[in-house]
Amino acid sequence: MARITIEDVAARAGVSPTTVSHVFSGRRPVSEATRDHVRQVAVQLGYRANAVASSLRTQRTNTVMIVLPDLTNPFYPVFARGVQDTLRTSGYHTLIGNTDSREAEERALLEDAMSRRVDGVVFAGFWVAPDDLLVLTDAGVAVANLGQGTGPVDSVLSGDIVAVSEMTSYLASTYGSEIALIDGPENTMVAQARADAFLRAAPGRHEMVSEEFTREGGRRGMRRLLDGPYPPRAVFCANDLLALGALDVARERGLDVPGDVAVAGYDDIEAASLVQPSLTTVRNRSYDLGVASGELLLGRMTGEYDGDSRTVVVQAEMVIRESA
Amino acid sequence: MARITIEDVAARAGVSPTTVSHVFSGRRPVSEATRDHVRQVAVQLGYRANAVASSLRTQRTNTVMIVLPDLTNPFYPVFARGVQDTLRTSGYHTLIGNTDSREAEERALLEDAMSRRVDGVVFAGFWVAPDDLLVLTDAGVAVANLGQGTGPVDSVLSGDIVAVSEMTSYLASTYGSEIALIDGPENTMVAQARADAFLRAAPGRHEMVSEEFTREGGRRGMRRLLDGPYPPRAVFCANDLLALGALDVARERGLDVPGDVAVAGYDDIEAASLVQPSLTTVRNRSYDLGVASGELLLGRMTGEYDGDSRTVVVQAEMVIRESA
DNA sequence: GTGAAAGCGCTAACAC
DNA sequence: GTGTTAGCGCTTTCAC
Repeated sequence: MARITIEDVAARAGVSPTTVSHVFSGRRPVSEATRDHVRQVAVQLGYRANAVASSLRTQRTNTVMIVLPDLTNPFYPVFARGVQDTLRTSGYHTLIGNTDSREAEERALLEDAMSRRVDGVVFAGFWVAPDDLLVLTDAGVAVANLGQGTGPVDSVLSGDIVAVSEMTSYLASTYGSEIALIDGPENTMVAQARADAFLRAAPGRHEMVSEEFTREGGRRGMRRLLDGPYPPRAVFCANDLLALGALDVARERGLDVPGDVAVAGYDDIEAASLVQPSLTTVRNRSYDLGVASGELLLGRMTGEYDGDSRTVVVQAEMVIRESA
Repeated sequence: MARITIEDVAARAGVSPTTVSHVFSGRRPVSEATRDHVRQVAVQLGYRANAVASSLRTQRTNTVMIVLPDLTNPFYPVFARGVQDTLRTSGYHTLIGNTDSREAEERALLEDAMSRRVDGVVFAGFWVAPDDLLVLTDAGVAVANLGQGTGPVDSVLSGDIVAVSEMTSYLASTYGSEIALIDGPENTMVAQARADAFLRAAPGRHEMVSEEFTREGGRRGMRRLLDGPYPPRAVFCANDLLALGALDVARERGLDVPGDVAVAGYDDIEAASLVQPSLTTVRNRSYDLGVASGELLLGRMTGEYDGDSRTVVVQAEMVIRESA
């Protein structure tokens, strides 16, 4: 199990380690003869460059970390693939960490990212503010933040504010003012932003409940609303999983959707078009958001761009289906 | 941006680098006084251990790679979380690589895994045979293979053969012998295994088509079957995405499911219970499969287990819903 | 076109 | 309980 090193290859090929290194890196010309010979010897010996040693020396790991709430929420795998697909071709690998929407986990993962000396971080968190990501950029780590607004680090936005306003106005004009919001976890930046946009588009008094961004959370939220003093005519859910849960409850109580109560979601995950009634929602271009994040990172990591923080908006848009 | 090293901390704290190292690793007693002092200095200086250097020295990266076809297929994120959740607590991080069901990508990722000196690999591939994973174990890398049968490396099985037989028998007894199979990509191990089990449970002549494991693949497959010389009374799809595609085509042609044609899937992804009609399928305990893979790896990586290859079966079971 | 030597930042003998 | 030293396997000056 003694691993073959560059020295072994060099010795066997009758050249210096330097030359072997250059044969593989291509960072300096090597005569065709020696190049072929070295390659051959390397294969023969089963040599595989030790990326760890290389990283220690070059200070680059060719690794990016994606920090996200939960890989199991269908929005994120698609987003992650967007990131991976744009980085893969440049030789980057991706570490994926789940925070389960907890602040401590978000911070722990950022620590890990620093410690592991990743070249970049795509951050999709709920708690850590963009300002806190500056420790990364200060350490020379490229950062792309999936967030709600422009900030001190490169940001990718889905234009929540606009999209939420649009949907809210649509619901209000179609179903009247008795619209409620099932929002994400209290005090998180996303939830805050969506609530603000909601209230701005539908001024007045509205029932609002906060739940985890899960189907189960949607069930709880919907029950709270229906059992509350002001059962709503329409419910806007801050993501599709919440909306699926809301539909579960409507079904279980024999309520017609949208006849008795209308339901709208956010994200347009695949299930949105599959569920019965199909879900009116806001299409979040998750893959493209991932691609944009990857591109932002790539620009920084290659050194191609080195200026102020940039912002890319991949605008989300309404999709009217049956549920509202 | 000059990174703080262990030497900086040692100098500032008036101790040796060794002591600093031991304060953090805990691998040798350090007096409480110095321990606290060192910790304090480290925080003050913003020291973060360089995991790359540590890995080079210890020959452990605390990293595991998960090789899977496509993170976007809902089966895999859940599986991946099973793996991640069982490894995270032991300090492991996970690299996730997509192969897009291509052999070349599978092999490339295995090369990367070797080169990056990951401690373990969870392999969910279609092409690379278990025997080819021995290069990893030979190099001291722990391996868990999500496969169809017992092999030379640790395996996690979902009991396809049994589950497919069961479902096939059910379809045959309910809808007669005109059952067809929409299978996965030709020549892949999964597809082969499922086809074998299918034919064994329903002897005779059956239409079988091979498609990519996607919803679009399901559409193509269903069209081929319906437009073929022997339109089937029931269609068994080798995964749920294929089945969703098959339902799309049935709907688009105005066929009643299961009245005109019955459809069954495999995996029981979330969408299976959401789609209309809800999908009869085989429930693959994806999360538990992930957990089992993680545990297998952990046993090897901690050195707790060092014997012959083991096999864990997380048996899949039928779920009868509306579509068949 | 090629080589010698230093060093990236840790940890683990080995010493005391 | 603590320190000295060597070395993990690369890449990169600097030299020829």
